[in-house]
Amino acid sequence: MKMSVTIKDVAKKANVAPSTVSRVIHNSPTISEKTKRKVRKVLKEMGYHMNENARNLVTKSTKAIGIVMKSSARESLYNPFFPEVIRGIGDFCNKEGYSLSLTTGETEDAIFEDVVKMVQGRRVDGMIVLYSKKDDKVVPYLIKQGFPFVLIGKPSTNLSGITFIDNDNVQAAMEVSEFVIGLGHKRIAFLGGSPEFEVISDRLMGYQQAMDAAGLDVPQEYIKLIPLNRTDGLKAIDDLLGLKEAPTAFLVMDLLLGVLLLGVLAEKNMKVPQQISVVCFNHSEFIEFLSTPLTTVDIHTHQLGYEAAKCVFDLIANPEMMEKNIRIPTKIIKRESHFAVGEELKRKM
Amino acid sequence: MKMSVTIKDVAKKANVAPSTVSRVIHNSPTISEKTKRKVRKVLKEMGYHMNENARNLVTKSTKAIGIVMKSSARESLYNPFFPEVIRGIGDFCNKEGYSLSLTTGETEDAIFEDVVKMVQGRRVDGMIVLYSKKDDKVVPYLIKQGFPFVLIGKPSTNLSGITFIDNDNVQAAMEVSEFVIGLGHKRIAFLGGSPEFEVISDRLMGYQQAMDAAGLDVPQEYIKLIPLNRTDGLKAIDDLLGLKEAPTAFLVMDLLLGVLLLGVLAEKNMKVPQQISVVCFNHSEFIEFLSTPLTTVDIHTHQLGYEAAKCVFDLIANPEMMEKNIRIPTKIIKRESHFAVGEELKRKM
DNA sequence: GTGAAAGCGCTAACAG
DNA sequence: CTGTTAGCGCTTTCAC
Repeated sequence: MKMSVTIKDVAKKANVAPSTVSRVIHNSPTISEKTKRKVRKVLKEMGYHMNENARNLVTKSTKAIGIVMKSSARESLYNPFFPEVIRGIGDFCNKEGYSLSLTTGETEDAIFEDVVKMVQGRRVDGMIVLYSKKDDKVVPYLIKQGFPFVLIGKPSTNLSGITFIDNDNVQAAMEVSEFVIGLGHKRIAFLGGSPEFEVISDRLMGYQQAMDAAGLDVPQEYIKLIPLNRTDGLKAIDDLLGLKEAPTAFLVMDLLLGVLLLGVLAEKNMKVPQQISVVCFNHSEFIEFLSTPLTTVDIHTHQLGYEAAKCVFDLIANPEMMEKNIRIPTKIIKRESHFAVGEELKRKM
Repeated sequence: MKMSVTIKDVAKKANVAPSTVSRVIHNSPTISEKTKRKVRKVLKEMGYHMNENARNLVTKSTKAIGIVMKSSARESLYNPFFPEVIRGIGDFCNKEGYSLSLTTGETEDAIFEDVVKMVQGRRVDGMIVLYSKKDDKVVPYLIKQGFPFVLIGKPSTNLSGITFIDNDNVQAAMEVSEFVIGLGHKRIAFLGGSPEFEVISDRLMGYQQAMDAAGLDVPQEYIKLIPLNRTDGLKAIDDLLGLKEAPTAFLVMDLLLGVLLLGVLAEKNMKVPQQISVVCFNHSEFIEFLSTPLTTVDIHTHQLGYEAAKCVFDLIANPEMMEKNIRIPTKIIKRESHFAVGEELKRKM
């Protein structure tokens, strides 16, 4: 490992004071163009590069922001949420010359320790917490410390003073329900997700509202709130398809369940969209590889991350800022996994 | 933001010198148990926490390792490689009390700048480079700097002095080919991936070797090296299925192409595994959600990351260490997407 | 055993 | 405009 060039080395070689070098580096207007040129030349010649630690120590800023992953690394392994949201955060941070620091812990306690280390150890200027969860220690801790942070998702407990970024899931579910209703469907099922996640309960609400507004009945059997795995997924799908009044359309909460559903339908020789409509939340480029052109709801994960980063920066710049809540709009990406209910089918319904 | 407690504050309150507090923190054996107890009490009372920047400045170590993502964040968005490998790295780092720092740049140049900042700015003690690519500036730079780093993948140019972790892709492809050959297949296609990636050319080699060893012919039309997208994928698949001597088995390089293939086969009413065998590289839990129980090759991504982290630590501890190359074994996960060629079919072949 | 002092590389008054 | 000085919070000789 090469020994590095310090400001002092440069100062000596350029015959100026270290502070002058520092000023040149920061392009201070109080330095003459002549000295700047001279110093810059030496800077380049010697291959100088800032020691961030030293700078951080004196400026008390780190030019880094922390990302708290909860134990969700596993959860989000399947869908592109995790890399996508980090890309969003990264995009913004990059523009600001900031770097990212990830928690590495797997257990809740380990993660909490990571966060404490980041915060108390002054390793980051702000934090972004991915996902919100009940009975979480991290968020209350950050609040207590008065440390700038932003939550992606919706705070579970109604703690005030939290800036958070999320989608309007009620609205999104309402829109997508209205869309399906507009096609003429009356029997619409809601598939997937555990109601303990705010995301799901919000979407459920939007769905119910749209159905109510359209004067459509929602039998409890149409709502399947299940964990994300093959077994439970298959059971729920079988249950739904086995109903005497089986749904003609499915609102699916997750791409994976969507894939599972398409598989089952194919096996049963039920054509999508000719016989069944499917709309799936959480768009991803992955769906292009499916043989069925699935209609999806894009939650704009990248933008979620980008805006979160932006908010943290605002908070860092102005710690007394009022908390706020930014909603990232969702968008229905219409493809052909649904059908307008034709006269013939309508008669049968 | 609360003002933080320093060693001096603690020293004052405990009536000892700052150096003593430092020694207590590091549990130096030269300090009496009595003072230790006293100081530890104050430490706890005041909620002291180390300022890592200050420590890093003097010790010249950062307790952090950097991860270079190339522009691959996008590439690996689809498959779980990225989160999985980071989990692996994180697992090890966590045990050692290290944190992770990610590059945020999107373009090659931006990423290179990130790396320079990390290295020269002394923000990390070592680096892990995910994926290897031709004409890359990062690896040569790290070598020139003598900075400890490990590559996940196989160096493209034959630069010596690189420690790298990868799978034995030749071996893996050979095994999986032998497996398929063992089932009685004679017409086996190789689908996907660009040959500029070492991964792919290695696998191709293994496949060829196995075919040769079995005395089987490999017509060039059976080998489709294509970029990972829907259009090219569909075309390749159509070409293959359109051959007068169409393959009875497919070795697919990527889960996505596997999904695409299954879709096409389903549309053509060709049953997997009854009529066509499919084996797919890069296992992921995702495949459980597919209706076809796909046989896959597990490349043990998590372990790839874990071992890479381990190697970086070794390198940091002993910078003069000889470079080495660790191969993570692969494993065929057998499910039902293949068939043993029965007498009837054999006669037709 | 413990304290005093120097200094890691940088920035930020304060002089001049 | 530029140099001098004094730290940021910590570790680490070197004394005592």
